[in-house]
Amino acid sequence: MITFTEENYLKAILAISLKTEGKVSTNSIAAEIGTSAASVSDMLKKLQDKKLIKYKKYKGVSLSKRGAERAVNILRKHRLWETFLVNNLGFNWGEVHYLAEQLEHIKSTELIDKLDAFLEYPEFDPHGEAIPTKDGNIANTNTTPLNELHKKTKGKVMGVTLDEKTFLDYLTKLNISIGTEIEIIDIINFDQSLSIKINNINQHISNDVAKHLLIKINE
Amino acid sequence: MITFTEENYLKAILAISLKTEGKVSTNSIAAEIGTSAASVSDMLKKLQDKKLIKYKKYKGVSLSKRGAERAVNILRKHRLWETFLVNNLGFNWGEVHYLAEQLEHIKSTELIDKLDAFLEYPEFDPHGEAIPTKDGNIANTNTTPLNELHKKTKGKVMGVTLDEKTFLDYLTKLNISIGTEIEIIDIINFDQSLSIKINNINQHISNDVAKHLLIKINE
DNA sequence: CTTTATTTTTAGACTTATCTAAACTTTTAT
DNA sequence: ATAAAAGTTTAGATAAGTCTAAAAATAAAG
Repeated sequence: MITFTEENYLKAILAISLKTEGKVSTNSIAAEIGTSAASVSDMLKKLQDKKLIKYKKYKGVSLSKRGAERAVNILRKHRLWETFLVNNLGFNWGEVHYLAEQLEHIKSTELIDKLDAFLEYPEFDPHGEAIPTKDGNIANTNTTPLNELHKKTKGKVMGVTLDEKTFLDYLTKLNISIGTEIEIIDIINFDQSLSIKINNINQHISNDVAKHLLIKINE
Repeated sequence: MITFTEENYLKAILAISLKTEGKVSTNSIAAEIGTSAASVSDMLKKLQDKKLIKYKKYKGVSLSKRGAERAVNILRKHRLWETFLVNNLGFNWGEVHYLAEQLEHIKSTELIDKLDAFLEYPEFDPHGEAIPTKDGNIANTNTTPLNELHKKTKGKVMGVTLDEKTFLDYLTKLNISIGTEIEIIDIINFDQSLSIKINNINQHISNDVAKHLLIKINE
């Protein structure tokens, strides 16, 4: 049996692996989970005993095959529940993270498979993140942050990489959501801010906002 | 903060209160939860400190106002989730108890209220049990176990009081579900078994089966 | 109305996950 | 290349929930 807490550690290690290179450090896990490095050290020993991670003292950690399977499965549950909360219960995409953190620990493959079917096998969650399939595949979205694209590029918003309510509220105000078509009109040299066109209306956003918008370039 | 475990104790105390008279005993709670009487004693002290129960050593226990509110709320969550699992995800009514035991501990009134709305404010769960409302009211079903009724009585199945898979499977085979109209044709003196008519077809069931079927008598 | 049986509580121990403080490695910088 | 800084691990404690075994209280029976 794998506990609630162990699942959270695996999830944290996966999350860090996806956004950084190489081995995952004790401190980064502590920061991700919001606990002390000492607690992380203790838990790493336990996870290694259960063969869920590969761990050498002072040298950082990576997920084992079994551990990665578990972590991806938790991610799958998280993102399916988020999809349900937004699509069916009418939550805003900024509100669902905390709830999905609870729901992702419900133990039952049958439940999550039936939820998947009920939602009609969605490929992406409300934030645009790929939902892992039952057998652990994660679709490659092939997206680029908006601030790395050139002038005149046209594309579609596929996801966001920041979950803050103020950010998501601002996007709503700008009429930006998953699927919105965007064209870059101009990039200001001074501060790298962007003039963009949405639904034929010109808008101006900071580089900091653009950084967190994932775009799929139109063919 | 009230823990997962404390919630289970409150739920157990409520469940026993509903099916027996007077104070709830330590042993009955231990049996309901599947733990030792010693553990129950320990927990009762804790619940009293939190003013969730009224407890006098050796004299049994009852829920306080606050405790009853909590317990009813857990019941509400349990039954709403069961309704969702059966109505929307396609589970059989016998399979959902274990899942609902996990889901009932998800902490969020907003979630459960939105689930309630999504389900269109159901009054009864798939087993026919009343779903407490947001403010804690439990509808009175006014039902009688089938084995306590007289010959010639006509009524409708409103619920079952046994959750065993073999029992529920047998009901399916008999074409009995919530809402089924039933007429008592005869009661056999020898073993109190019953001849009943369902959809114009005569069937014969044991007293033990009838005992677990809750009937609302037709006016 | 005592003795026996049952129920309940206490005592002491164990496990899991956490913490702080101290010790130990590794990395960085002069 | 060695001292300081940063990062990591150990040691020892704590709290929650559980257990077994023993003690205490209540209920039942003769």
